[in-house]
Amino acid sequence: MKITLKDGSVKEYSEAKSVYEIAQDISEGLARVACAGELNGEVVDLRTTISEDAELNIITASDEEGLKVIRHTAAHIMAEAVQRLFPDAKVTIGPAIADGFYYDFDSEPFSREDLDKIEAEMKKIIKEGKEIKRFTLPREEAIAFMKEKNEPYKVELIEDLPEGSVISFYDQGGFVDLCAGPHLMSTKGVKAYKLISSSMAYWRGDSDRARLQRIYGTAFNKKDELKEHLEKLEDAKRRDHNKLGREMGLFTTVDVIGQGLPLFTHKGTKMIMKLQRWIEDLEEKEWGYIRTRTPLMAKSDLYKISGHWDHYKDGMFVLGDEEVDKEVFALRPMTCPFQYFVYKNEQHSYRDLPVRMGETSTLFRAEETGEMHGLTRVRQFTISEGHNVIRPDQAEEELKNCFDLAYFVLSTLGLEKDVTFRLSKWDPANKKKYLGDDEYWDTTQAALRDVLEEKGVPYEEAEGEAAFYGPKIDIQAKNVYGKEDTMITIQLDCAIAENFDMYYIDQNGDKVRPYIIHRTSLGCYERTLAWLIEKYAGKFPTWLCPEQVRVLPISEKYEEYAEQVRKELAKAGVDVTVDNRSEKIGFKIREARLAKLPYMLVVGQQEEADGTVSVRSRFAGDEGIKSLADFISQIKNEIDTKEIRKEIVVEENK
RNA sequence: GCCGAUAUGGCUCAGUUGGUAGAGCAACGCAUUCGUAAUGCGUAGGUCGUCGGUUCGAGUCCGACUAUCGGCUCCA
Repeated sequence: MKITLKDGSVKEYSEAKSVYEIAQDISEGLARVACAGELNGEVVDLRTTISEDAELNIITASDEEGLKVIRHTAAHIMAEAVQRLFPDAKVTIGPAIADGFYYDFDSEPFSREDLDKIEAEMKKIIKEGKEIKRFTLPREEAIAFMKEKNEPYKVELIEDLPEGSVISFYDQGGFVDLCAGPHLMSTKGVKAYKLISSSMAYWRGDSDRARLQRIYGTAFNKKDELKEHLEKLEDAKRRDHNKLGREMGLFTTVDVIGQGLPLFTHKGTKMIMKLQRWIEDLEEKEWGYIRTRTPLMAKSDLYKISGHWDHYKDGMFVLGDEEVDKEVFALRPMTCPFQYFVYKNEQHSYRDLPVRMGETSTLFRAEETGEMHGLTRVRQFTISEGHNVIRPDQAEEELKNCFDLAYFVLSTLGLEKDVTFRLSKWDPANKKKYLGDDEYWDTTQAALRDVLEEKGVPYEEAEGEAAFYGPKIDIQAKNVYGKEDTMITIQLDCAIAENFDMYYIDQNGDKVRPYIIHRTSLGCYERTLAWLIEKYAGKFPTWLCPEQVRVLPISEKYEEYAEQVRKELAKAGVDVTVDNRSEKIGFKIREARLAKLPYMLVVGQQEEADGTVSVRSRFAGDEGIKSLADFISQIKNEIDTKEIRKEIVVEENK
């Protein structure tokens, strides 16, 4: 018989072989290389015997699919362990996910001690080396089977499958789970695993339905891969902006001030100030933006026009009570209508467009108590907001401008490789949520797609992610734990001008509705700062550092010279301090290193005599003795060009 | 909003079966005046997140609230 493999190669055998034997053969006998097989496009057990010509796709442990199989098998083993230890626990679902797997149980909450016990029980099950066998039942029998086992969630899952379908199960020596597969042949195939955490989740993600206990775990092909992954998680914890940002003294929170309301210290403020000044100048001087400054609150009437009062009142901080007070205000959750009224303040000719309005805009959103997180999800934040009012014929070019500006900002910060692009579309199945008709959405979405295509960036399209008034290009980034947030958004809106009666005068003297682009260049400052902390693990590019240089006199005798150096640098616009405590130089260097400062200038007798500084940097270690003038021009250049100097790796004494 | 965990001096943490709080670092003082990742000695600092309860007595037990963390849900 002839076996055609996925890569097109053909193997010939004179006698019947199992999938597993063939896998061993093509992989030169590497045990456990095969996780599952697809025979003529159907998932099969590795024991399946092949006796005639067939197409075979072997899923191996080293590829992504194989890793999923290992993790999914680990999830089943965990489920068995949980039911051995907690017989009342009901199983629900347990898929493989990006970095591991989870399984949801209807059960009492699990403690860390419980997880350790479950992990130990898993070890036993793996040691027992139980065979995992696939079998199928017709739908009705499958339902009866799970009813018999008293697993109501499984029954519900099967009932949701269409009439007449055949349901597959996997049996690992007594423990049977509803599952599409594939799985490993034996429980002993899972060799490197770890239970990470437990938390709550809702049955089918619906908060009105049963509360389940989810256990997260991970599994890898090899032990050292697991070890590497766990070390990565530890490293992620060290970079976590919420921890590192507080440790470095960039921000803090105070219980009596409230959740989601971070306080920035002088260091955090300095960083945000630098970003803000840069963006404002950039937009105004190089990209043709005018600046606005509009109120942080408005009467409820404004939000009634914009539609927010009806749709998003729960998300706003409302000041006053409509039943009692004559005037009711709300803190603004967005800037759009405010800038629209700036536009409407004067009449515009078609020649004036685009009118690009930028504002460093503070917004307030009444996020629910459990939703706040560090600097990435807060109730008050400041965004590099802007609305560009354009003629319809300018849409394509202006969208590209917005994209280019955002991309320039990202690449200046060194973040352009860490993002993914998303075309956020409406949900045609839920048209009530949106303004406009099919044609409107087809046209606007196509316009954004053209921009992404022309810019040549990889992107994915996501339905149901659009704003109610139009589609968006979202630039997404992941935090150290892999959770994704929108950093930058560019939205095309051809609908809202109508609601606010915005117009311009065209060649014929007629009033015409403009289009509006809602956009941000850097996103919101809090979130961007969080991202920078995690990206650079606190070792920011020099221009962004709140303290760029620290002068370290060898002893108090050289304080005067140190002060002179400080003044010269400060005059050149460098953020510089002097450490004139009566400590030894080694101690001062250690502290400056731990504070992640880019530059230290050691000054003593020799430097004072020659008018020089001994430069030590995060980037190159000891950079040697330089004249003060040389160092100033070097660092000024680095700051002005926003250079991101490469770090050297130095062992840090902890 | 929901589930779970946590909350001790500026920071990191210890505090046995309830008997009125300890350490290291930091701060401050004194000495030292030092050449590239921790100089020595000393001093001060907390009523244990907040409020209430149980008890002769609570950091330690119970309850409520607040905040932080991990998730869920949500994210105009």
